[in-house]
Amino acid sequence: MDFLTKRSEDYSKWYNELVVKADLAEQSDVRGCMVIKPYGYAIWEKMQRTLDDMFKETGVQNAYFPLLIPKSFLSREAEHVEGFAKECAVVTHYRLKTNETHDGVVVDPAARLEEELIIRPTSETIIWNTFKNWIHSYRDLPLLVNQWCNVMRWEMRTRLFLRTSEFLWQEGHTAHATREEAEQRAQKMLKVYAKFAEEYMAVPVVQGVKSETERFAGALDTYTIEAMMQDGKALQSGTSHFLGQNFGKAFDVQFLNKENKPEYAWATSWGVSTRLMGALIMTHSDDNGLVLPPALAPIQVVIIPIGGKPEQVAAVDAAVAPIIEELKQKGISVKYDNADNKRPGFKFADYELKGVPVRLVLGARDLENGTVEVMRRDTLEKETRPLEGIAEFVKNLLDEIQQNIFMKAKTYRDAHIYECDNYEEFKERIKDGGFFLCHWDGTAETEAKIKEETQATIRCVPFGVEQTPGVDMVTGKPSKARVLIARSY
RNA sequence: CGGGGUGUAGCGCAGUUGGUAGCGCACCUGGUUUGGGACCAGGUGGUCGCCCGUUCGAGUCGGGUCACCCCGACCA
Repeated sequence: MDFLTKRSEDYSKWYNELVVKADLAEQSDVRGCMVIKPYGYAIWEKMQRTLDDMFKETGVQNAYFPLLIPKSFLSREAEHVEGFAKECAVVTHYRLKTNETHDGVVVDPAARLEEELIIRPTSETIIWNTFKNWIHSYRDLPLLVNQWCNVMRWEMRTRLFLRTSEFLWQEGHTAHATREEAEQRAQKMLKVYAKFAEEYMAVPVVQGVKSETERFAGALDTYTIEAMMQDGKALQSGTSHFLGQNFGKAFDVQFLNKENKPEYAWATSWGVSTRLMGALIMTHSDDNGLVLPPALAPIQVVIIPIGGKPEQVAAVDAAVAPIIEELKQKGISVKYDNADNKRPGFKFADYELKGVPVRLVLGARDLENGTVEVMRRDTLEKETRPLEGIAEFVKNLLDEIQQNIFMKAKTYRDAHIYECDNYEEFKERIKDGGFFLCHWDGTAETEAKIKEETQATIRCVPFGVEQTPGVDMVTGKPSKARVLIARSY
């Protein structure tokens, strides 16, 4: 077992402490909710902007829909309501009043709502209720909208970023004239997510399709990207659903086709959430703290001066000014930290904890020699370079770090993906984590048995894996394909 | 909702057979420091989760209650 999996018993605690110490987020006093701190939010903002641009390149536009959903909307699609009913927060009243002892407030029983409102757990229902008014002709299609918002799901147990009662996300909702077009859109958005995860977050993902039991409530197909965390568990990092005509029919969204015949619209929805922050942290971090991919780091380069006397710092101030300017011109975000209330050693440790990819250090020694010390966060390697041409060197180094942490994560993940055909062996090995490619007979019974006996679930039927028929490792019945099985968050 | 645990300063904790509140970190002031998480000196900060009881006296004992955390069921 390697050192990261060895830590798995304390992984949860380690993760939680890291999130707090690195200044990303903290538990709110409000049950199950999270406060995202400015540094954490800065990373999320960069994710948002990048994803938003990628969506727009595929023709998607942003919009915004209400937070509150009438209860009756939610129950229009039978499977959908069943999937979410257990975790909905409900607004029942619209007014408070002073209590009898005049030292507090109580809910005014006279202000009961005729129809309760649900705080959105997801917005399919209210959006399709609106789409009904927007869609009349095949010329109105496809309709491609996305919203950035918060949603609430009353979870029993919560963990910072990975599962909180309220979370931030984007949810894309599209309407199409044909089944094929909707299916293609669902798959296209999955590709966008996979590209974002791998190229920006440097998190390798397995793409695939969910089994029937793991599907989104109301979907015909759910596509997913699954990432492996350092303890060998899977994290569902993004999903894209082909919803068929379920919502079109439930909300009576019909359009006239070219033949002047009415048809129900075809739907997709797709989302990623602040859970991606969890994926980012749990994929790259080490014992010194966070390791951020340069593409998403709010601070890409930090410069720290050495020397306590004001004139020493002033000399460094002057020397770094042109370098800062040059780095900025190359589009690199730089922080020059010459604060006098923290010693250099503290700053070194602190910026490592926060995952800043590159650190430059300058002291009197360097000013004399025309050099600078460069440290890269991913490997913690230090080297002294000439000051001349340092901006160009840093730019290349950032690219190299981005590549390196992706390759490191991919190598780690690939080393923990196993094929397994023996259930007894599987039951033993799954305890150490990892992804298992196993034959499955396609029944929900087998799936449930595996889950009950091992806590592992079928994450997806992966794409791009060469499939040969075999026999189910549990029942011995024929199997068409290998599926990805893992314990998950 | 089951099983376990914890509530004492902003955070982390100690508090003996019941005797009136303490340590570390952080914070403030002054000084010396500054190439890997500085040191010295001084200082600010608490109706011990809440209620009731036992007692001359409760952080400590008893009963109740609330909150939070961990392990399950649920889940992006």
